[in-house]
Formats: sequence, C-alpha cells, structure tokens
Amino acid sequence: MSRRDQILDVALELLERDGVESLTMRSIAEAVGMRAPSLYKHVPDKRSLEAGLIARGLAAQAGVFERAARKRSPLAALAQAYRGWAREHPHLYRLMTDGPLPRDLLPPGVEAAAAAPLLAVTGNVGRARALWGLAHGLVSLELAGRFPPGADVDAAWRVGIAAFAATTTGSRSRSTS
Amino acid sequence: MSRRDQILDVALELLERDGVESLTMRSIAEAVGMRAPSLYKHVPDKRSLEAGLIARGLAAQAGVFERAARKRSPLAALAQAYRGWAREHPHLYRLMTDGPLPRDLLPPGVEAAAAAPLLAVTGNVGRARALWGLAHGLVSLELAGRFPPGADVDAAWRVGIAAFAATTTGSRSRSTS
DNA sequence: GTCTATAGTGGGATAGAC
DNA sequence: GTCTATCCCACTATAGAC
Repeated sequence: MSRRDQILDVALELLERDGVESLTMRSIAEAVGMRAPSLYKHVPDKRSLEAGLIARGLAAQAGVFERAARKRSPLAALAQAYRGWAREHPHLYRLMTDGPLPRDLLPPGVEAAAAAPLLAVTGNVGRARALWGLAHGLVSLELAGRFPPGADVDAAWRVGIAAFAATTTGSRSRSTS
Repeated sequence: MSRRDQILDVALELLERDGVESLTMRSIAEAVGMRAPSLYKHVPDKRSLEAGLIARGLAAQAGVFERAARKRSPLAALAQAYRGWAREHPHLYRLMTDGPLPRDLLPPGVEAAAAAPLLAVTGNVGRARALWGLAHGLVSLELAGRFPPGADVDAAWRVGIAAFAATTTGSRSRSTS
C-alpha cells in the first residue's frame, strides 16, 4: 500500500470524525506521524487530497446504491440507502456535495458509477435529477440541523418518495438497460 | 437608522457580492469606514451579525413567498419563487441553510413567516417539508455547481413539481386558514 | 523521504488611550 | 464611539539541510 493511500486512509478517518474544518494538512500529518511539509512529497496539494477522498466516497456510494437498486421496491430502497449512507458519513457527504466536483482529479467513471443506479431506477435523467434533488435536499437539511427541533423527517421522506413513486409506475416493468 | 443597521446593510452587500468566506470583521469595517475593533461597539460578535443577515433573508423570503402563494398555480409559483430568490441571493441563501438557524438570536416569528406560505399551499407539514426538501436540494446542487456541465436543471424542476402537484390536488379548493 | 525553519496570509477578538 | 496596538490563533505551501 502506497504512502499516499495511507495518508488518504488517515485523512478519511480524521474527516469523518472531526469534519471538514478540522481537516488540515497539519492535523493529517500529525495523525500520520509526520510533519505537515512532508505530506507534500506524497500529495501535490490539499485539493488533490480532497479529490482522493471524494473519489472514495463516490465509489462507496456506487456499491451501496447498486445493491439497493436490486431490491423489491428499488426507488424506496434507493432513497433509504442514500439517506443512510449520508448519515453514516455526514462530513464526507458534505465534502462531496458542497461544491463542484474536482472532475479533473477524479478517476474516470466514478461519478457515473455512483449515479447509474439512480438513473436505472428512475428510467430517465430528468426524473433521476429530480429524485436526487429531493434526496439531497432532505439529507442536507437534516445534516445541517436546519429542520426545527422535533421535526418528523421520516414523514417528509415518506411523502416525497410516495410522490415520486406515483409518477414512476412505468419503470417497474422496464429492464435496466 | 441605527449604526447597527448601517453595518448590517454594508455586511449584506459585501456578502452578496463576495460570499461568506470574504465576510470578515475586517472587510466589513473597511466597507463601513471604520476599524474592525470598533464594530464590537455595535455588535457583540460575528455570530450575531450573521444572525441579523439571516433574519433579513427570512423576512425577504416571507414577502416573496406570500405573493407567489396567491397566484393561480400556487405550488408551481412558489417553487419558481423559491428558486428565483435563491439564485438572486446565492451567498445569503447558503448562509441561511448551511447550518442550524441561530434561533436564539432571531426575531421571534421570522422563521415561521418564511415557512407559512409553503405550509398553506401544501396543506400539511409533511408535504411542506418534502417539497422544501425537493426545492432546497435542486437549488443547492445548482448553486454548488454540482450538476454535470450542461445538465437540464429546468427539466428536473418540472418533473419534481409535477410529482408533487399530482399528490396535492386536494389543497386547491381549500382556504389558507 | 523526512526534517526545521519560515514565508505569507488570514482570522476573531480584547485592552486601553482618547 | 473611535482609534492603535496587540494577542493568539490558524492555515497552505516552499526552501533547503540531512
């Protein structure tokens, strides 16, 4: 395992424990067991380090979403998987969604792989993006703590999914090609 | 007009022009025409200054959303108003949604006022939150530049609104009480 | 491939004179 | 209510010795 991968491992742990604000070259270096300047022998700059974490997140999502899309109610399962993954990795999720993807630094295909299950389940791009919007909106309001205290977030998800399920009846009998 | 309000005016301009990252006590002071330490004679700290901006944003949204909710297709009009406001005030929008509301520093009622039109149009809280999720998700992905280049965001909005409209038929004949 | 030293920049906030 | 001076903190990144 390359030193770069070790650094990414440690950075990911740090990110998921303490959040984006705490992910500094200094803190990463300390956790790895070296001084901050030494990191630059393995990683060109911070942006590429973050891109490495984002790539891992997209790959992980792809796996989880693919499995969900094969369940009985793929749309509901996918929504649940989306929310679940975000709640398990809130800081990584925010890093992945708070700004434009560093597409120039991402392994080719990783963005498409994460999106593919959603596209397969919804059947077309417009519906996929709308459902993504719903899921991302509910997730990010929840992660940000923006709902009023005591808000029934589960209920909001049920209503949203039901609305989409009602308009996606045609895709159930369609193959995933 | 109090000196505090003048400071908030300037801070709001600065925020909307340059973004949250550029909104520093130093930059605000310079734009006001004083030194940073002097700000603390009018505002206890940065957090309360930001809370003042958020309160203004919520009040502005309340006005815009109320007007939209009185149009012929209230749900679609509200969605369009939501997106439009966010695009006109992207940095303020992010300040308002990226974290928990500083409810302890907000004028009472201002959060509810911004939410009321949405609640009136959707008819119940679950549907209101689901629609908010959809709108916030699409808006924040758009503002963050997270959609792939060339993505048809308008189409995603149409699909999402159509899905909700199909499940909200009962509210059209209901009064806003 | 690691280190020390340091450049260069920025931030929020306080003390105390006037 | 404004100022100067300052504290203390943090960050990314580079130079150059070893």
